[in-house]
Amino acid sequence: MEDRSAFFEQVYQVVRQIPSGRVTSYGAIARFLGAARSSRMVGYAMNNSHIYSDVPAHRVVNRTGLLTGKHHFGTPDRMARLLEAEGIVVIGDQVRDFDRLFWSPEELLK
DNA sequence: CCGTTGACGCCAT
DNA sequence: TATGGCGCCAACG
Repeated sequence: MEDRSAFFEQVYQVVRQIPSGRVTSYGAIARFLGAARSSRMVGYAMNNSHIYSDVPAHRVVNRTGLLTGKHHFGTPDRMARLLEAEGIVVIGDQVRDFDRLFWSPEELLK
């Protein structure tokens, strides 16, 4: 893979490991990859994630548990429905019990 | 070539 | 506690 897209590939690699029913944040992924100040790039990577069928982009939300990427799933409520299908409760674009459902990429090191 | 624009997050106020 | 400003950096027109 090209060096240019290496970062994106690493992002997809992490996202693929997020367990069903759990969520993580753009910033957590950025920090895990050693690019703590490039959380926006993680979001940008997600924008291209549609080319892969095995990257659960809906499990990535912002650091407060808000579904900031909901407008990139075709219909406005698609992201929330995908999450609810995994047992996650979404109220007003906000993941309930976000702290409890949060999955840290650090888990990959275990 | 350069200004704008984000699926974000930290910090100052 | 709530809001706004700004750094980040690739993509777009």
